[in-house]
Amino acid sequence: MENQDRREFTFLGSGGGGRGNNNDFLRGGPHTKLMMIKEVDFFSNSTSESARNNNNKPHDDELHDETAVKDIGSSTHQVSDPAGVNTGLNLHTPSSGMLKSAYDQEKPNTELIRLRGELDRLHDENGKLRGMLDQITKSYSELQGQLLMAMQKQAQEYHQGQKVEPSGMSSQTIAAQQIMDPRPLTALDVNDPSVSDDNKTQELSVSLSNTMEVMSKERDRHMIKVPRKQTCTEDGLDQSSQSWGSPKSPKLDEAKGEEQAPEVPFRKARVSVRARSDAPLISDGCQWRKYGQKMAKGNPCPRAYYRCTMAVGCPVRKQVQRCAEDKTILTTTYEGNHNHPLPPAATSMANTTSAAAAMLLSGSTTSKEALTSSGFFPSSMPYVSTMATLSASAPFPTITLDLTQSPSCNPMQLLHRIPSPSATFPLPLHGVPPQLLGHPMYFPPKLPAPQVLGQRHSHTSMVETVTAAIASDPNFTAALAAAISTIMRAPRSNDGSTNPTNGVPAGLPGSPQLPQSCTTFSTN
DNA sequence: CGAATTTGACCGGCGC
DNA sequence: GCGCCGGTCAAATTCG
Repeated sequence: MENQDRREFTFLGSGGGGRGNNNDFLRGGPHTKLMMIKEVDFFSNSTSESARNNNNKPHDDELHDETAVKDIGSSTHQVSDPAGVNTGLNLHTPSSGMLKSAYDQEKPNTELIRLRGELDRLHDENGKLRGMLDQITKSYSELQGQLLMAMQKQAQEYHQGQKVEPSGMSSQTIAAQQIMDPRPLTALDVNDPSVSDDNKTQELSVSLSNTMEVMSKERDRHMIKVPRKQTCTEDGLDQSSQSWGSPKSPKLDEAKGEEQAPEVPFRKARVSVRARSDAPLISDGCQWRKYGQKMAKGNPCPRAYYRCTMAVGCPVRKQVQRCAEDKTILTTTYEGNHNHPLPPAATSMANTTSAAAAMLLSGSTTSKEALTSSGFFPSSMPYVSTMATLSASAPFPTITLDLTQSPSCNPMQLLHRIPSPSATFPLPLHGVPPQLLGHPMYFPPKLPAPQVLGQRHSHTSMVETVTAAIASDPNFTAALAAAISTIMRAPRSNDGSTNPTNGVPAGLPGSPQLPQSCTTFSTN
């Protein structure tokens, strides 16, 4: 209960776990406790007795005890009553005295035998589970390989197709689908449109997370094959990887040692969320532990560093910093992919960042060239410049979702501020295109759960709104992908800015008001 | 007293 | 090579 309370408290944004991640895990909850009780029950009668008084004791204990009595009864050939309850009446039979002593002597033995049998059974079960795990791992590896091949093939085909097909909305849609569709071979089942209840939604988000990891792994493999320094973009990605995966960190070193752990490759893109908040943190449903704070250059406000502590070794980190110009604006930069299931309150933000990061990374590898070399940027560019900021001046790709322009935080107002490039443009919360219902990036927009209070509620609302917008709007994703590709492809000058005259197809609406090399989408 | 935060030190990357 | 800067670590401190 105390643990629960603490968890609840930290969920509201007051910070992460203990000094060590292992402690975080062990502090964790009923699961750990249950396992411990089970072990005690199997190996120690006396402890089992004491554990029985524990309120948290699982019902298994009583069942075991009951069956133990039954076993004893059968092994001593005593007859229990028809209901299967040993009433002790057998003690009054003519040989009751002998039987009683035999009972007393045999009780430990039979108990031991029973426990051994139970142990054997558990061993068998364990073996079966191991086998299943091996099989799943094998399938996973196979799927990864297939996915990689499929993605490469798609990119090639699309590239060829673009040389024939003129630019336009159709190509835009295709390109967007290529960028946005990570699921040719995995997680197909979870995209069933019929999946709609809350539990399924949770599973869905988890599966997306896993899918993303598959993607990231494949991308990483792909990038390994590509000669380094081939493009400035990939160079930049490598840098970002270095900068976030601290070579000093023992944990990350271990992860790297394990044949490029899945989370490492994904730590290449950042997703920033700008929102107005007086609170020091925006509640995003995750548990965070603050591990550092620094004064960043050019900003009087310190930058705080947080690490996700919801699972051991979760690679997700975030930076929180107030805007120098407007201190009511809080910029939260997420990086990495959660390696654990998320609570419902956290899935929206995680999905948003995952989707944005996936788009960044997708654009940087397979589809980038296809998109940028084919006049992909049509008249939708004005729409592009309404939602997010994409920075190429940083050594790593960063996408910023700007939620500060929606003071009322009314989802519909926010959506209405999005200029629609076409009359058929669907409102994300209402008209979800059928093809998106099965899309891995699409999550049925769930309106904010009452998990946060006051201002935080409104920010969660905004987050979910943006998530819904990103997830459900093919035009936005396509346009965003286009913008990302532009930035990625455009060569950088020495000061880190892109050259607008190079690498951007003619006729592309620029971003005249952009600072430096940013293509800007803003919410107003 | 344990958990969470603070903060100075340290490290690597990068530009000059 | 040196200094700056961003990011991380971990001992010290604070908090509940």
